[in-house]
Amino acid sequence: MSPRKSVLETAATRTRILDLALETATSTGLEALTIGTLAAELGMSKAGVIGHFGTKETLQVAVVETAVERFRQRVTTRAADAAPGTERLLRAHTEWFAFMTEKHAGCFLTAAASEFDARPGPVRDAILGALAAWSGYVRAELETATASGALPRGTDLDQLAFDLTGAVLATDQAIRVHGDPRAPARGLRALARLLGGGPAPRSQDLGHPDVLDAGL
Amino acid sequence: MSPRKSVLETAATRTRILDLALETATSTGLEALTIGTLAAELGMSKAGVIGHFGTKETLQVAVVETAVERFRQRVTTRAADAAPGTERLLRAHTEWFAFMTEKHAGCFLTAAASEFDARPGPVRDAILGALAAWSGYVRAELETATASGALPRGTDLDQLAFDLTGAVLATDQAIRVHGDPRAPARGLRALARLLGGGPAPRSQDLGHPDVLDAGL
DNA sequence: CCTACCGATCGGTAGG
DNA sequence: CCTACCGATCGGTAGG
Repeated sequence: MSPRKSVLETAATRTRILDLALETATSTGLEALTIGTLAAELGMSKAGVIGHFGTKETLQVAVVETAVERFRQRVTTRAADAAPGTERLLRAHTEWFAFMTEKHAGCFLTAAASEFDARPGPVRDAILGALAAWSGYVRAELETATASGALPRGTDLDQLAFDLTGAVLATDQAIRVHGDPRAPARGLRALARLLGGGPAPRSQDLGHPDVLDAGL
Repeated sequence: MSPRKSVLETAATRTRILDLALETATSTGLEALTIGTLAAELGMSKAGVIGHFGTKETLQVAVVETAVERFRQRVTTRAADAAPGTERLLRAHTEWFAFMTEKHAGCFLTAAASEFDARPGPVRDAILGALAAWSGYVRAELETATASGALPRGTDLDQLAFDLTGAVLATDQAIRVHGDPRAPARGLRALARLLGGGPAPRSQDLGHPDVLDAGL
């Protein structure tokens, strides 16, 4: 009774559409997606593309969900076997920065948040939900680190989370806007200063990517 | 011979257009600008609007130039009477954060850089030029601070500039995306730690906006 | 600065 | 998943 092969093919087509849509949206933005362009590049008709989603807005939400799932697989999952607390946070950010660099495209969700901050609706809600989930993840690890003594008692966790975000955003901008290959090393250096406990190291021994290889 | 009043009126109309265009682009983006919407909101025809610029792209460049000029007046100029080095940098960032907060809209140029990073052309060139000018400004003040001993010898100025950018971007995101009124205080706290020389302060005494009022 | 108009493209639908 | 089509809107121009 169930047209099995057809269902599988439909799912595969949907995946093809979302892969291309995410790639396009990563470089040009989520609002710049057009059904017509997607269809042409996929060798499909517009109706064939939009039929999977109904509306462009639903497609955009699906693209955000795809990006979130990919982030989970690439970052959160790989950091799961690191020790909870500062070690896991360093590991997660190391993975994240490598992820940004791979496609030379920075973080899609970060850019999407900037693009949709003044466009209320389900797309923005999905993006903000992803940011909130990440914030919760960071907050939980920071609390673990405080409880275990890896961070000093009385540490202002809101400020620390803010500073970690700053390191991520500076890394993202350096990659996206300036194409700077040293960006991940810079970002990890900032993170190490924030999470390492010691005073800020300020010597010039930057440029060796050992710190990057460690986590990969 | 010269139609003086007409010339003045033309310039005033151009200013009206650019004011509204900058406001619109600040909230929804520089690419989302449309001649038709601008014209309708100004009570003009589309031809009347585009006649001042020729093409939409030229209008976008003019919007960027308007934003740069406004940034200069609001930030750089006001910081000019502070002592060169860390003091001037703190003052400039204090003004900048206040500027971001006034319109509850963050920094237009920061958002525009993110929007146009994958759209080569004169608009992106104008935006990157503005970022480069700011980087040069920061770099010069950091070198002054190093020479005067306000920063330790051997400080990695590239890393420090990167970290300052992180504080700015985190502040901008907190304002734009989350509407967080504590963002400027958080940003200044990060800056004080980076530029103040002392170890990172981590007590929880945040929330009093005195540090903000100082520069205003 | 206007009216009137151009071709192109947008998201989306009808019907199969 | 297709062809064929819809109304709306896009940037821009002609002519005044």
